[in-house]
Amino acid sequence: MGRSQLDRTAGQVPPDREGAAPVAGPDADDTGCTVLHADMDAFYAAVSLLDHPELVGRPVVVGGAGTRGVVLSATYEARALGVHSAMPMGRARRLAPHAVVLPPQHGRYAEVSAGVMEVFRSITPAVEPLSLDEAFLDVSGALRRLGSPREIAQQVRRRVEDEQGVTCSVGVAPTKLVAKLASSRCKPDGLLVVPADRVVDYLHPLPASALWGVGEKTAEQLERLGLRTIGDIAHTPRVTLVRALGEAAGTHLAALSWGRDPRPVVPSVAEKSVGAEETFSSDVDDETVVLREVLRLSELTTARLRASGTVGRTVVLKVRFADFTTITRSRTLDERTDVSREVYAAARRLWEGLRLDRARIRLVGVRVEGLAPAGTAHRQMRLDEKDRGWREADRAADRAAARFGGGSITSASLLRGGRGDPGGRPR
DNA sequence: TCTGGGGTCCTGGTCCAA
DNA sequence: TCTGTTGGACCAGGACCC
Repeated sequence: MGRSQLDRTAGQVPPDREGAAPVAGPDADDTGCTVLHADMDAFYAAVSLLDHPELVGRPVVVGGAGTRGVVLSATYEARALGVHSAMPMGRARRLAPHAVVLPPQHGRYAEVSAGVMEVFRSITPAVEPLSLDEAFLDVSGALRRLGSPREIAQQVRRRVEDEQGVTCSVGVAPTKLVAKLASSRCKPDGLLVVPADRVVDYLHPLPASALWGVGEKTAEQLERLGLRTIGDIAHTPRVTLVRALGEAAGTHLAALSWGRDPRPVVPSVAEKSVGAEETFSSDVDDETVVLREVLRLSELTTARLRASGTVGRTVVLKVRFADFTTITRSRTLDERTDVSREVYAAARRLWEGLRLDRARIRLVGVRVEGLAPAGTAHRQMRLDEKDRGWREADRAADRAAARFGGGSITSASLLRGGRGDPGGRPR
């Protein structure tokens, strides 16, 4: 998508994508619209094309190559054929048999994302990343230096494309919710300003599912109440919404439906949990295989805890059975930890507590919650302290991984019957 | 059709102590 | 001593997001 489209859509709603009368035009008043939501267009696919320029213009799908993968991202040429993210790969292949399938390159995405976030931060320090490919920017402190919100949004788009080679769409509005909706409705490669005094006009014709927090289940609930648009929600008593959806969601939606969204742009949000999970390439009923995976995931999770300088207190084991039912079991430890053997021991006890008899397991996961900075979590040394060796072993593994690459040191039990184990080790 | 992986937040139940 | 209430911590599950 080139610069011509950037100019075409700048500051206006593309008429073919907006059913209602446009509430924003080229001369839309952007006074007070200091929240920008920048969303990269088909980010993972776009990054993959940077390394495969010969595929530009062709349908390309990024996703797992295994039998159980889903679509991570697809170019707009593939989307035109009905492919979308989170779709099972098998279905995507049927819809777009001639599409090129590329494996995910997570390291590359992180690299380009870091470059994009740098561009954002050079414009304003108030950048709140939501994921690798989108962020909120509060530009209220940059107006004098860089111009109006719309001019700043144009600079953001131009610089991201020039410096990182990928395009983004930017929503400009007085609040986060509206800015996010605006960016999603001017994709791809667009810019949309929703003036402060037109927010309600803009919101009310949109479907209820456009609201942040309304997914499939909530939309069904609302549908049962006859509520299909944001305007319908706005004209429903709050108590009715609370009765149907619960206190938090009901109150939240009632406010959002009138454009009330006081959440500020927060530059950094501390992580609350860290975890890893893995779907087996085929269902597993061998406890040894499951526990070997639980150990690997415990090591992966604690390595990430140590890398971020945090420790956690609650260990959560997640198990998904062959029929897709999913259960979790958790245990809060006496003290926070980042030691792989402690997390594994807790996860293993949770597994044993399930008392499963050759159940067919599709997925296992290990997560650690209740995080705190490692420095602030005081650790009580016990007389029977046995983990010192494990802690030092973890540190040594971290150093080896940093020097020789991840996985250079791992538990012996992960090597036994490891990669060559038929049906054993997950993908 | 057949459902990944990494997260956050909310709700409701249970237990325990004040 | 017993009973009822309340609130916090913990636990499990569900919905949602990208």
